[in-house]
Amino acid sequence: MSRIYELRLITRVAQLYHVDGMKQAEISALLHISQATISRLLKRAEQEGIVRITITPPRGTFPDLEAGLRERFALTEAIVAECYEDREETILGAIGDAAGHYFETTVSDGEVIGISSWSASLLRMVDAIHPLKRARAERVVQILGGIGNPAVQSHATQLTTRLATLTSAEPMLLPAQGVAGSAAARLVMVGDGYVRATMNQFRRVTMALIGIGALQPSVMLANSGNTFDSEELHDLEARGAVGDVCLRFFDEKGEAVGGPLDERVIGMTIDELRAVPRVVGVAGGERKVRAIRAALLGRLVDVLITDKFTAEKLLAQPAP
Amino acid sequence: MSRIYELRLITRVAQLYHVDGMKQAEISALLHISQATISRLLKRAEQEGIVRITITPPRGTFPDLEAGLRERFALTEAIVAECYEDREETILGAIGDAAGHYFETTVSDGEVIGISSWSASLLRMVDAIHPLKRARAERVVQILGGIGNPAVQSHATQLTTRLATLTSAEPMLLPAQGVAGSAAARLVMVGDGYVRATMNQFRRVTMALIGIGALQPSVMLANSGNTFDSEELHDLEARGAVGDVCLRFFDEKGEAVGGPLDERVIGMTIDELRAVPRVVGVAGGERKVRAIRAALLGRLVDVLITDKFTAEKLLAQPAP
DNA sequence: TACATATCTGAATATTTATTCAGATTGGAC
DNA sequence: GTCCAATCTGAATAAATATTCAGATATGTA
Repeated sequence: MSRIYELRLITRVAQLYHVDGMKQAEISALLHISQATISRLLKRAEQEGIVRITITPPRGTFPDLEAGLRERFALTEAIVAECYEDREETILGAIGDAAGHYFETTVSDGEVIGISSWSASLLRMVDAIHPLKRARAERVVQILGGIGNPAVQSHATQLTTRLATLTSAEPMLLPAQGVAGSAAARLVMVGDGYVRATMNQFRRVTMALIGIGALQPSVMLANSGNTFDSEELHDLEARGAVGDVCLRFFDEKGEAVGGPLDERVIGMTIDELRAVPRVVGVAGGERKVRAIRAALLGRLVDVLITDKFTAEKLLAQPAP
Repeated sequence: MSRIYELRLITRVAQLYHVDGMKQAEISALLHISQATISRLLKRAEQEGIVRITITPPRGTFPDLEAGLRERFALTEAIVAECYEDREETILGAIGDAAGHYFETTVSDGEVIGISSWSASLLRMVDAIHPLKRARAERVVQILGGIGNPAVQSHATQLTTRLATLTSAEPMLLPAQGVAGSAAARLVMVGDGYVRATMNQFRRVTMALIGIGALQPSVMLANSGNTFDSEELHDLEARGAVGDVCLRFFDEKGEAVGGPLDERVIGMTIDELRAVPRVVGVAGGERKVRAIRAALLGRLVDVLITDKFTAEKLLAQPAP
């Protein structure tokens, strides 16, 4: 009989709580109703639809795209950055800044950070990070060999050392090529004490920062010399490769294609990467969409940081 | 530089909290941000207008009228009941039910309840109260003499005894007329042991339930014989009286008019009423609007229970 | 009617959230 | 550059809120 009175009471309590900002205990005293009941009435207020909470995303944020990415690809987190034109250079700036902010606000004390080399996105990210936030990482581990053409070499090494400086962490470089000339040459390099020491840290990495590469190497990577001849690329393509992380190639489904090249790469393997608690992929751009989608399908990353154009493209194709 | 990233983060946190129903500690773990910061971000979300809370009053509730009454007349609480037609009988039913529900849900253990007699509203209220809620009042005190014409007598006494039964409280009746024939007659009655015992409880009353009367007596009151002749009524009118509570008359501003009649009434005085922590007035109807407004202006009640027609009329006239 | 089951309450308490605090950092003012 | 006030952070903790519990009461069922 008293449903309408109850609804009135719920409405009144909701107003006092949400609009007037009163504490439940104050409302309890004012209305002569126990605090427990006030709490229950407030819960009812939401169930009855008397109180509704609306979230208005600010311009330049894309919760729907992010939710779409998280759901479609089972991501822990997706960050979609605003971006004014669909050009590679513009996108790099956008996702670099976004990744920098993500890193700053979510790195915890004592983390062991793994960072790939030869990634323009990561380079932009590190540029965007402010010097010294209060969080101090334990160490920054380079997870892909960084030696190459001296003209672009500095990029690879600086990525690790600058990030280490910014986080007051110990840098652990991987003084070796990304791709050795042969499996035998790789074994020689891996025999080096510094290289071994760094590689021994791989399993301690708590957060890995990686780019995602298309099969066609980026300009930077091509310039570095850590690349493959057209025969090798054709071989990879023939075996279904569509992209790579840390020069480990995977197919349309994100599954490793393996092959002889794997024996020449000095860096984290895909299995080692999967063992890292938080893998953050930073990538965007028309050229890379196919590779990124594959990496997501293969669950190679937990967190994706990208731009709105790439996000739309990743979601445009119906779920497999 | 990072305002947009912060807004994105705030939006994300707000979604996880308000939409997905996650705890701050869970969000903290998911996003690698401390719980303290999550709490601060949620506060910012409201300040920034990203999260908005809307209250939709159900049909048949009148938060605006209630707020208007509370503000205009400095009431602790106002309850406006839905009512389908502006007729006295219909209104009585509406406010009686509403008052019954109010009483049931807000009476606490151990209260001393004062209740006036000769009020049709209170009669309806008591009829609406369900037998025995778990709250048990200590006692129910009749605060206005209830003896009169035997034909309607039962109403007055039953009001007290029924309410006492419903609340498992001890009834304390006031076995005297509401209006004695003379000041001397009143003194005789007040000398009675029972009468004194009950009147001694007046200052212990924690909640008083009262009707509000227009100058022109109601049918029930007129029938009871506890009333005045036209000469007395004219005298009251001449002195500005517009209504009464417990047969204590007040003017347009709610101030007591006093006079010889006061010496003949057996019941709580206005000063005694003002000393009661919670005075609940139950009244409505065209005929009484002027009296109710005056009682409110005089701060004679803390809580008003009325109907939507009366509420609108009380608010229609601009604030004094 | 009697019984079992589902609901309801307030007090006590567990859980969750907001704030205080101390330590750093930032951004001016000079 | 150097200093100072303002701001920011996470850990600890105070405060607020939700839930458990026990006791009663409604409600449905035989």
